[in-house]
Amino acid sequence: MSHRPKKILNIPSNCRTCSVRNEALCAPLSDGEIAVVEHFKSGNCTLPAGADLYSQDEVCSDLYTLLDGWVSLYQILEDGRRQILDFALPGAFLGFQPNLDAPASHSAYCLTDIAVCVFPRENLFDLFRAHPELALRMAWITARDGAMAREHLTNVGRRSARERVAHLLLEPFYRVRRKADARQENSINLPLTQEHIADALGLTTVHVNRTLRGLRQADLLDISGRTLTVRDPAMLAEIAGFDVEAARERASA
Amino acid sequence: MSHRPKKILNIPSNCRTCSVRNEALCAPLSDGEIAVVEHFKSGNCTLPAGADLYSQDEVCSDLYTLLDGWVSLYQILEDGRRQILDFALPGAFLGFQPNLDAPASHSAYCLTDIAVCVFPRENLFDLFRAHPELALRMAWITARDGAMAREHLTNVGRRSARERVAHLLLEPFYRVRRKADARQENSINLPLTQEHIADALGLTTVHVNRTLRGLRQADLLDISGRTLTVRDPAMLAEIAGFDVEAARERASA
DNA sequence: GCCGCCCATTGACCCAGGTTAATGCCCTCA
DNA sequence: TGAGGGCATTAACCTGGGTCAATGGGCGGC
Repeated sequence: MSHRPKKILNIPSNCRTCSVRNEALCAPLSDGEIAVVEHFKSGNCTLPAGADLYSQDEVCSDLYTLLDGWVSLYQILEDGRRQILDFALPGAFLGFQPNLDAPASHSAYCLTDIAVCVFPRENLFDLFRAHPELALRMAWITARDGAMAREHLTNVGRRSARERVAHLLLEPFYRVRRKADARQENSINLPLTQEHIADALGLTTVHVNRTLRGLRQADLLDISGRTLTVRDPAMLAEIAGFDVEAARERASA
Repeated sequence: MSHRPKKILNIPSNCRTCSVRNEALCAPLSDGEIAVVEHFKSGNCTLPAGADLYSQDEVCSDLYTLLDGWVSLYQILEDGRRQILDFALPGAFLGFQPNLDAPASHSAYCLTDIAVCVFPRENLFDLFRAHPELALRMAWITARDGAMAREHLTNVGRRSARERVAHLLLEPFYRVRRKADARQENSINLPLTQEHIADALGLTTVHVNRTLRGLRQADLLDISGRTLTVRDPAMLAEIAGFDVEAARERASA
């Protein structure tokens, strides 16, 4: 189902100059303290688009900080129905769950080629015990991700297809815009197929297509190739019930 | 909208003999260490059914451990549509979010009369820093709650009404059965209206009613008054795609 | 013992979104 | 340059669940 060339590449990785230094788990550590993490980590690693970083029902031996690329987190039901839970962007911490010895509750799929920073599962809790700032940061990250999941639940449970699509697309739009220097660009690269959008929203691809057509014809947005262009952010936010301020807040620190 | 008689009652509260001593935030603390928490907490407090413990968009000054009763966590859209995110049972830790100074992302409603143990928001992070076990426990709890939210997302996004209802009802069924001594009982007290069920599942009350009728006529379960009787747990779990083992796992400390 | 409210229940009808199936584009690979 | 696979797009039709509206039961308040 998915190749897993999990080579530890030891890409030149200096934690102090890491591209996600200030948004990942280690953000609260000073340049001095970060040596601890640098010692703890196993190394860096890359995976090609289409691979699974880890899979549901499989005990995974590692945890990851996403350094580059997009990952989708999803659950599969016995009969193959799929629900995408979230899209992870660089800085995300992946694989943490209450019982690290238990099989994963979801899978992680590489939407693009990715690079991750790998932590061994073993002794993670010891690391946290020794460095309360990390445990606290872990709680913070986990709480943020939980809030996102609840936001998605509300989106899927209580909004119409048009509202859902608008909401879903605004999320990465603001997330990547805030990083990119190109703050004024109204286009972002969006490595999602309509099937991904459908599976994240509890819709079918056919209906996502119809809905996108509607939004395009209303001059609200456009998706062509892998590019999302948002033509009317304000109106879309209105439709979606999307809180731009809250999104900004979530992104901070 | 909701009365809030938040009297600190100082109900005789001895942390060592607390009814949720072993499942709440303080579970990892020894009887000796727990004095710290006993000193930190503001006191206990009760609220009547129908009150809001805290509300969306309001900065809340306290955090809570639910000692007794049922609470529903929900979000409201501008036009009044409601999504219930989770039902909290005794032992739950309520009100924690990434930024404690920000307004709450959801509301908490008392389905029954409740009792809570109250913590001041102030200095919570200092407490965690001083007691890494607590921060770790907080991360654990938050991760568990996040996993539940994702489970619900999959339920609402990808299952039919019948499957959703079965799934939703099995959850508290196993949660309260595992506490109650009455392990063999196939009935539990369920303080939910059909409207609550509908709002948790992204359905309407009318359709929940139809669906419950179907399940009753198939001799799978029965709800009468505030009592849920599960007649065929195995078949229901099959329908719902409900993993009894995973639920047991989640419940464990 | 009566009033009113909240909730459950049901029927009749409707529609948002699902299903099926066909077409076509673009890209990769041989 | 042609074959094939993945994805987008559309049309035609169907259905699960929504909407509207009416009925009734249980229960607390007076």
